[in-house]
Amino acid sequence: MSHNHKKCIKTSLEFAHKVSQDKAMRLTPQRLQVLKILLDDHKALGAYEILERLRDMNLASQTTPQPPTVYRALDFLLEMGLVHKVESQNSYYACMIERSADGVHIAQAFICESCGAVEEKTAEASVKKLYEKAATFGFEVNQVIMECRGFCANCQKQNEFFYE
Amino acid sequence: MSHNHKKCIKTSLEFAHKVSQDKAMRLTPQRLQVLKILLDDHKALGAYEILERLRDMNLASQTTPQPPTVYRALDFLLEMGLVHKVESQNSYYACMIERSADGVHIAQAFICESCGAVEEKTAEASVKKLYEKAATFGFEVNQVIMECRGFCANCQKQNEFFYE
DNA sequence: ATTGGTATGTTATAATATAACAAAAAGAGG
DNA sequence: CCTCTTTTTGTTATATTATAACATACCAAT
Repeated sequence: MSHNHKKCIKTSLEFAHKVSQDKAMRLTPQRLQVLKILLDDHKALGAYEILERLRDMNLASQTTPQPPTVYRALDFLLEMGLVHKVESQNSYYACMIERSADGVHIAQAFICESCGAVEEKTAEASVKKLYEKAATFGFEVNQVIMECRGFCANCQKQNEFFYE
Repeated sequence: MSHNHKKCIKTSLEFAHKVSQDKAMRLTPQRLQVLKILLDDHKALGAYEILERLRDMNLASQTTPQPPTVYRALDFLLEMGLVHKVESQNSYYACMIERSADGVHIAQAFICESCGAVEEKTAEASVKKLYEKAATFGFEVNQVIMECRGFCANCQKQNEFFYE
């Protein structure tokens, strides 16, 4: 899965700035810092992993970031649709789907249990089905969570010897 | 959603006994107790809620159940496919889908954010699609999580006055 | 400048889950 | 029945994830 990662980060950041302007919400330095940490690779990180990196980045500062700092930034980024949570492992990753500025989409995450990489897809067709199914018993949908755990192509290759 | 709840519990318990015999796994009194707590209503309960109820049920006993007791029972019941976890709220509910003795199916949970009720459906068609999608980029699926959060028909009715 | 909302810093603690090890109980084989 | 092995349970402590509560600082619009 080779892609131009620098460009992909740049695009995401530009999008993030645009969305926050459109929505009149403030993408403050701290929030931006957390987003950048998550953009650094296509992996989901736990809140305390993010905290560690945040601390590493702010050694010069007078203050040491604390858990609420991370959770607040994550709340903001989740709200903006810039980050998604992997509910099945309490971790967070930057949204990489190209999307319009209204922003929030339903993510379908494919999480590699070996390397932690997250491949993200949109799930429009499946979500439509789900809404239809919900309607049959009068259920009003607020949020859809779709996660798929397994092994990415890369890790399968690396572990071929297990099956030889 | 009226149904014969006693019968539904009875069926589930019979099924549980059968499955554990088929798989040569032990549905011990403790595990059964946890299953019964979850069968008591069609709600997802947190591990510590289960613990409380377990304690209430065992006041006479010399020992007071501790968290590992609950988590061990849950691990067993999850493994057997008798219980599912709601990943988006760290809670657990008894599987109510009629199923063959090979047991494990992919659950699609519709969770009411007002009353906590869980409506469970099978998700075969969606899961098939998901596998196909995964195959397109060489992803090997181990586990699928599909959760739908919102309001059940009943709670919508009760809250109609909000919208008047 | 004052004020009202938003964001941050800080401390403490709640809620969820597991590690580690000892003791007891249950099945397997003689 | 007895012994060995495996599985289950009891117990204590602690790890991990997340939030409450309150004080302070910042920012933007009058």
